[in-house]
Amino acid sequence: MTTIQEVAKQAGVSVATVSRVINTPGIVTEKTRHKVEQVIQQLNYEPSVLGRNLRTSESRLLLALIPSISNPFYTEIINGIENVAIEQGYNILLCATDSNPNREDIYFNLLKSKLADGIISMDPTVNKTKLLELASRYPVVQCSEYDEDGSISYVTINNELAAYHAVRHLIKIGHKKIALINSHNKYLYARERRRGFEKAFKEFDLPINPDWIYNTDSLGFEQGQRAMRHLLTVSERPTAVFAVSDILAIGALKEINNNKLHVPNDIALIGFDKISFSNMTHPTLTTISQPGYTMGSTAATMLINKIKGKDVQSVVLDHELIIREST
Amino acid sequence: MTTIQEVAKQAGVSVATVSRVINTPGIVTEKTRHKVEQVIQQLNYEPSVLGRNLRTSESRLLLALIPSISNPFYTEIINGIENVAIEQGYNILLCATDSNPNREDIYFNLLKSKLADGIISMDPTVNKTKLLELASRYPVVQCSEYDEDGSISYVTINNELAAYHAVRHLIKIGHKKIALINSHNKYLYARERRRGFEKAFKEFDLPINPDWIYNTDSLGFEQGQRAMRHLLTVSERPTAVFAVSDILAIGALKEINNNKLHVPNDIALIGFDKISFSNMTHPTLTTISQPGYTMGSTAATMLINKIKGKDVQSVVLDHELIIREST
DNA sequence: TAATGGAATGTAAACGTTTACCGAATTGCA
DNA sequence: TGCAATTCGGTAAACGTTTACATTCCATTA
Repeated sequence: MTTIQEVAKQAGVSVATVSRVINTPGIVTEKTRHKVEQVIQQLNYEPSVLGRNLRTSESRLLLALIPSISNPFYTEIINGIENVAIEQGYNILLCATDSNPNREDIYFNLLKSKLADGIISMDPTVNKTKLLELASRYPVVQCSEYDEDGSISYVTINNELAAYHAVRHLIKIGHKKIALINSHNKYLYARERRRGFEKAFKEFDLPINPDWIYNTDSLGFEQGQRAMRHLLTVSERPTAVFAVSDILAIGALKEINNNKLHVPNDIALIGFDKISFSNMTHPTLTTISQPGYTMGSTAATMLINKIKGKDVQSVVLDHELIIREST
Repeated sequence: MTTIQEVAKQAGVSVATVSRVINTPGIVTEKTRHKVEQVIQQLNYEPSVLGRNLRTSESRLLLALIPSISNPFYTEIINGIENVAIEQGYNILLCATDSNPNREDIYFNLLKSKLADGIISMDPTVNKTKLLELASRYPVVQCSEYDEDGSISYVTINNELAAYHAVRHLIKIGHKKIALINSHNKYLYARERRRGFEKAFKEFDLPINPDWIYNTDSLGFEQGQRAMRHLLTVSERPTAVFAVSDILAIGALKEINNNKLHVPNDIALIGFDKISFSNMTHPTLTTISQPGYTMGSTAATMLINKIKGKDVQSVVLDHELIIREST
């Protein structure tokens, strides 16, 4: 490792001058700058990020907290975050908690110990108390899932409205018996989407059969299958299903196929998230598209502003109904 | 931020003692240790990773280089890496290059500037020259894709044998006209899998029709569709298809379905990687399972050993043929 | 020519640790 | 009780930067 001292010595100037050449353009004489730059080239010197970080007490590292790396919903968001981050000279540390509180602690500690400058939480299973505590002392923004009491800024979509649009679409194409495969009600988005579901029923004066509402404890493929298996047994079988995630919907689709029923003729199906696989199924899946890339880039911009001490406003972005073959 | 000085002052000891309490268990008297620990609790002090890193000149950060975060093949590998890393007190920085050389440079620089201790490259599109140069000065291991001339240690599977097993399976269930949807021949694994494909044909004395071999330039769903669209037009239509990735296979499946053909009755289909979605299609996909988790954990162990200056051996792991509904 | 002022550069402290080295305190033993 | 041996703890340097402050240099002006 070449250090700034060696460069300084070699160039016959002080370390301060070398540092200035690197960090403060225009403050150093053309002639000296030239010499210094030449030596830097020659020794191919790179400033030690470690030293710099210690001195400036920032790490230029952003934490992105997701529940699991295998959930494709987050890939677009991450892309958005990453692009903004890199553009602004930050790197991102992708942290999958796998709903393990220990993992969460490890990542929170990175922030506390200044190894990271800020955190974007996208994990619905996050410990809200800890997150609030953290947010009171460090830069934190929430993306997608957020906290109702609103002290942490967030970027999200209007889940209630999105669910309402999904169900309204089903009603408009003639369905009256519509099931909801929801996740656990402890999640805010689950409660909001349920409200949207109910709102659409109310608006069209349709009765809701409680049998049509199924809650799963997670968003996996198997949970979708299980939910659908149940829904196929209820006395008044639904003719359409709204699942709050594409993976759940794909699970449901598999189960419908297994029972020799046809989508959309026997049962129409609509998902949520527009993950890339929703376009690869047969039939392709109608779904609600969240603006993943924009959510990510917005969240990253917000976080960086927060780090720089600016005030930031929470943002609610628009969703979009993507009508495909399954409805 | 509480610093080690404040703790020392509060506890009435020197900073050295505090540091020892934290880092060298058993070297400090029960009594002083107690007092120090108490103060640490009280001020809830956490050592600054920045300071420590500067002093020890290590960052305990590992880079995992993947082509794209949206490729589910890597999720299991990442899990394996992450678990080993955390267990050994390292964190991992997940780096998606998106085949952008600039990104690559940024990540390589993290290593050069000591912000990361080592790198696991899983990106087939990586610049081989740069990687070799990097590996000569820093800890690097390759996972899944590797360099033939062998100066960088790697963990991988036997691609030729795996492809051979896939094709042999198709031959054994009666197929003679088998197509190969391969990626670009510039990738080592593509050449190896092709060799395995040919080996099976040779062993069973079957002729290969060049029309049955289709090369794509990337591993996407659309490429799979396009490949299949082509294969359905060739004069001697194949009755089975071996695709070198599940996503390609899922694309092919979609195209077969679109043409009202049936899998496996009209065309049998086999993929590669056993991504989670290969189990969600209708029909479920026969595929070759790479031991992703083990590959990841092995690679991480190798890298950490390398960082610690130990010698490491390259590893070739076993694959497995997963027979499901598509064959 | 000498004084003045502003620009360019240098000096040294600081960031928060770890650790080699050394001195102080404690223990065990005669 | 006194001494050696051992253990424990303190002092201070080092890691590689950035930056406030001090100094030097040079050009300008009287």
